[in-house]
This record gives sequence, C-alpha cells and structure tokens, in this order.
Amino acid sequence: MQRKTTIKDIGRAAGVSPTAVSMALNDRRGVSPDTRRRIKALAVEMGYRPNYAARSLVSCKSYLIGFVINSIADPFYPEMAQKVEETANAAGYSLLLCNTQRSLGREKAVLEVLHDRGVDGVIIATAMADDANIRHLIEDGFCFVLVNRHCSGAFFENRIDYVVADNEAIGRMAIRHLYRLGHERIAVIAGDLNTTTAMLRTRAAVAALEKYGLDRDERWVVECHYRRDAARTAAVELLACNKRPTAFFCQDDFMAFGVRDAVLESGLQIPRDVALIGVDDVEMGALRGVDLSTISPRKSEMGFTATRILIDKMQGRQIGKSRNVVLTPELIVRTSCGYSLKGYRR
Amino acid sequence: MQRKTTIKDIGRAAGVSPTAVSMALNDRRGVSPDTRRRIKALAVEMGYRPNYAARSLVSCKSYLIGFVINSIADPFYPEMAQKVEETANAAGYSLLLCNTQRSLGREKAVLEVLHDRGVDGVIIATAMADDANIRHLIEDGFCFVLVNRHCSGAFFENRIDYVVADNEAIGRMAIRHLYRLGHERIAVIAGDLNTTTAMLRTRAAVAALEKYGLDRDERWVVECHYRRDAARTAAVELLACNKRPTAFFCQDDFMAFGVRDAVLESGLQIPRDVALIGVDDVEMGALRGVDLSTISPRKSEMGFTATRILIDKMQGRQIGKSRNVVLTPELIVRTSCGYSLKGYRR
DNA sequence: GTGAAAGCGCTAACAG
DNA sequence: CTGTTAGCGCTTTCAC
Repeated sequence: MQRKTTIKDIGRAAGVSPTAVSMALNDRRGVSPDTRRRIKALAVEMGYRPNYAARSLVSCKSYLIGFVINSIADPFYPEMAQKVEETANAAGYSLLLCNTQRSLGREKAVLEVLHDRGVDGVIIATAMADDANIRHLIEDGFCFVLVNRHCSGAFFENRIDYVVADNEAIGRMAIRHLYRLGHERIAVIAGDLNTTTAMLRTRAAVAALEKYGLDRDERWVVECHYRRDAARTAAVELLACNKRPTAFFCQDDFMAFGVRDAVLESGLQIPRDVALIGVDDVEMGALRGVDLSTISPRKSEMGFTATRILIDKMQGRQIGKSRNVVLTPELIVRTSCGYSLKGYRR
Repeated sequence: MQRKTTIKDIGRAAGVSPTAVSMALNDRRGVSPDTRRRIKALAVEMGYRPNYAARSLVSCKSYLIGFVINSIADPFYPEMAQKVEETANAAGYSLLLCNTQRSLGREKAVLEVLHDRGVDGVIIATAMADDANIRHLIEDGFCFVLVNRHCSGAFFENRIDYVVADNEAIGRMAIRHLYRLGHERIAVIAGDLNTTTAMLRTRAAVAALEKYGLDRDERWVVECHYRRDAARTAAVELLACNKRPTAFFCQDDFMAFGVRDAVLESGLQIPRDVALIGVDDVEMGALRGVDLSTISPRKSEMGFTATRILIDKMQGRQIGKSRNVVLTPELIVRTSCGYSLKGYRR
C-alpha cells in the first residue's frame, strides 16, 4: 500500500490545521461552512481515506464487531450471519467472523482476540447455559449480545441482553403437532442439554407429553448434542425396540436428517411409518423429496434484532436494564409428519 | 473496556524502558535473556494485552484479512469460509466477512472499506472475468488472491494469483458422464457467462458435445446466471418442447435444484425420464431422496490454498511471478443421472 | 545490551 | 471560529 494522503496533507493544502480538517470531515461544528466545503472538496480531490487504526487508537472505537458461532459451515448460521453482516455494515461496522468449533476453549481464545482487537461489541451464538466465558465478559463490562442461546442462573439475571426463540413454545408446538396427528409414542431427540435451547425445548416437550397423557418412556428422551450422527445412532436403537416410537421430535433439522437416515435405512417410510419434525428451518429441509416439517426460530430476525441491540449498546443508547427479546417461532408444515395425508385427528 | 496495562506500565514495573519491553515481548534480540524472562513474567502477571490499533498504526500491519463473497447465505460459500477462517486464524489473522450481494457496486464499496481498514490482504471469490475492481486493486498494488473465479484478458495475464477448479475439466466430465450413460440430447444450464467459471464450463461442454457428435440445438445452452429460479423457468420451457432434452448439465447445484423442481412438477421422474448433474457438491444434494450427482470443485481445498498463498504474499515470501493453482475436480456419482440403474453404455 | 526520542494518523482539549 | 499542543500505545531509529 502506497503513501496515503493524511489530514495533515489536506490541512497544508487548504492552509488550515489538521484539527480543522478532522472536524470538517467528521461533520462536527467548529469550522465555518465555507472552509468545511473547501476542505471536503480537497479531501475528495486528493483521494483522502481515513486511517481506521489511527482513529481507533485515539477514539477507542474500532467500528468492528465480532460474531462468534460454532462453525459457519453449519447451515444454521449462514442465514443469520448474512443478516448480521448486512445490518452491521449499514451502520458502518465491519464483521469479524469467529468459529469456535464447539469448543469452550476456542470460544475463550476467540473472545480474547476480539478483545485485543478492540472490537466495539460482540454477538455470541454459542453460549452455554452456564458459560464461564460469558461470565467473564460481564465482569469485564464488555459490550455483547447473546443470540440463539442465552445463559441462565442467578448470576446472569438482568445482566445480559439476548435475542432468542421462544424455546418452550418450540417444544410445545412440536409435541402438539404430533399429538394432534394422532401419535401416542413420541421420541424426543434433544440437543446439548447444557444449552438453554435444548433444556427449554426438552422441558416443554416433556410437559406437553404429560399434559396430553401420552405414553412416556424415559428412553424416549435422548440427548444427542445437536449431532446428526448421534441422532442417527439413537434412532437406529429406538426403531429396533418392539414398541418403537411412531414420531420423533428432533431439536434441530440436522438431527432430524440423522433420524431420517436411520428410518429410511431400516426400510420404514416417512411419514407413513414414522413422523418427523425438526427445528431451525434449514434450507435443506425444504427440498422436494425431503419435505421436513420444522419449526422456524426465525434466524434472520434473530440476527437483525441482536445486531440492532448491540449497535444501540455500543453507541451508548439503551442504558439501564437489559433487553431480552423472545421471538415467537413458526410451525412450518411440510409432509414429514403426514399432515397433508390425514390432517389433524384431534 | 477498562484501563489496560501498556508496555509503559510493564517497563515501569520492571525498571526498564518501554522499548525493552516491546523487544522482549516480540522476541527480538536486543535485550538480555534475563530481563526478557522478567519482562515476560511481569506481562503475564499484569495481564498485559497488546493493542492492535497502536501496533497497526506504526507497523502498517493489521493482521486482518478480508473475505469477499456474494453472500454467506449462499450454501456454496460457508464450507470455504470455514476453511479460510480456520487457516487465517492459525496464522494469527482475523477474518472480515464481506457480502457483495452479487453487486459490483457493493464489491467496490466493500473493497474500499477493507482498504481503509488497512487489511493486510483480501481473498475474493466474486471476481467477474473482466472486473474493474480487480483491475484497480492491481494498479494499487493491493495484496489479494482470487478464489473460485479468476479474471481473464491480457491485462490480468501474470498479474493475479488465483486458486480455481479446472472448469474446463468440469464441463468435459459432466458431458462425458451423460454421454456414456447414453444421452443424446443434453441441455447446458449455464451460470453467469461473465464469470470464468461459467465461460470455461460452457466452452468445454460444447466442445465435448461436438466431439461426441451429439445433437446440438443452440436453445439447449441457456444462461441462467447461477440463479435457481432462472434455471427452473428455463427447464420448464425446455421440457415443453416436443423434442426435449433427456439430460441437464447444470453449472451449479442450485440451478440443478431449480431444474429438478421443474422436472418433478411436470410429472417426469429423475433419473428415469431426465438425468441431472450439478456442480459444487453442496451438502443439500447429498440428502437421501435428492441424491444429486455433482462435480466437486473442492471448496475447502480452494479456501485453504488461497489463504495459504495470501499469507505467503502478505509476509513477503512468494515474490515474483504469480501463482495460479488449478484444482482437479471430482465427479461424485449419486443417482440423479441413473448410473446405478444402467451403468455406462459406452 | 539498554534507554531516549521521534513519530505513525488521528482527535480532544485547550488557547487565541 | 480557528490553530496549537498533547497524546493514544506501540515500534523504530539512534545514541550511549
């Protein structure tokens, strides 16, 4: 990169001080409209470009935000990331993408780098229900917003901002849908129970099963950590029982694909023999021939809202109590539960 | 963010100058092993964290790299992005994600921001065959590597580094596969012909059609700009002809999904009535019930190699002539072309 | 081997 | 309304 023109150069050319140039260019009062115009014209003419590093050093603002996710290769995140980037950009922020690979150690490392880089704020999608890294962020007074997952427990009460789906509603909706289609034996393929998403979905699902008076078997609730292969393995086992479940509530679409693999491999059909519902509304599920019914947590909206809240915080608005946004999820009925075949029975 | 400890603080605590601290911490000679140890211990103890902005200001290195893509929500990119981020990170760089939304105007804007931020280098996946923005980068002596697409024309000769798939091989492989399965009427659903990927795939495909002496009809080559809906529309039209194609070479998987929609909607079956092959090996295509045959450009490898080359360039190695890496693509046979049914005929 | 001094480009706090 | 001065945290000469 070549020698660039600085505000000093412009100042010299315009016969004013660097300060004047700075103020003129940043639209702050202190210079006459006339000089301002002259300076601005000169800046364009000389191809002036501000130096973010210098500005950041003195203003302690980097206009950088970090986005912390498990892996951008996981299809849950890209849609959200797209919206986050778009929203951040529109407000003059750039996005640092950070993959943690589901490791708390890497989450920690990533947050440290982000801190050192002087980001103005961070959006975190990987929080565990009790996450020491988040705890640390709070103690440091770091500016951040949780998205998708939040933290629970006394320590976090009123100290975090988050944007999440109504995970209990997700659990209820899933079970209700399957119940109304006539299912009596429903398996719950749960995510990582150290996350609020899986905890709440599971709790609500179990409560719903109870409420409807459906068959219960504790082997029918199995923690698969949001892993497709774990779900597949679990399903193989469940399907081998003589009293096998007739429906699976999978807490994300990828686990649903795992279960789907197991079902199809065992020669059974969806939805004739087994009903399947996922969560996330990943694009893959919408393909003809897959047609996975699912519950959308509204990923774009989560990303957008989280970013807006973060921007408010970073810019000093939104002081005082924490903002907790809970989005109402949306049931997306396709064919994997058999609704189109038989409709609701009850 | 609170008051942080600086090298000055450490210097004071250790009874040495800031200079000594800087040298000790950066493992540069000029300070005795003993003081070095003392300083390092003190740095840890006092929780010293370097300030990237300050360092960047003086060293003109930001350890930031930009990654320019159309949209992270497009499933072609995440896998590559993951690898890029991982590789960059391992070398101490952070990744700025930039979506252009397929707009050259936004590409330009994004590159300007990246420039202003003083990134050390940029990886660009959105280049058009003749891209004024890239041209500008070259003239500026900017450090960048193209990935996936490159630029062509005299101006760019030997002036760009790139990592791409062998797109002509992709075109040949696709047609050859369909030819050997016995197809006589093959449609080519082309991407944006202003990109090298689509240009080369199309050229090679047409040459292969000729070589095999297959039926040719210029309406069978249709430019769909890598858009799923455009491909769907084109397919609807082609399928309505009385002499319809029996096979489609779609230059990306998403256009293949568009064609697939059209085929299935019209009551035809895949692969019985129509064979379908895509390019990209997007995860969606691998789902049971979709089973799209495709050609993998090896996205992760592209991302990895491009990042490595960029790092070499940024660090001053790899001077002299430009590096052009062309990866051999891989044919992934699933069921959408009917290989498993009938095998090769010729 | 070590420290002092200068300065990267910018903004904030003054004095004129 | 303008200009001067100082300094953000760090690295890089250059003396000692």
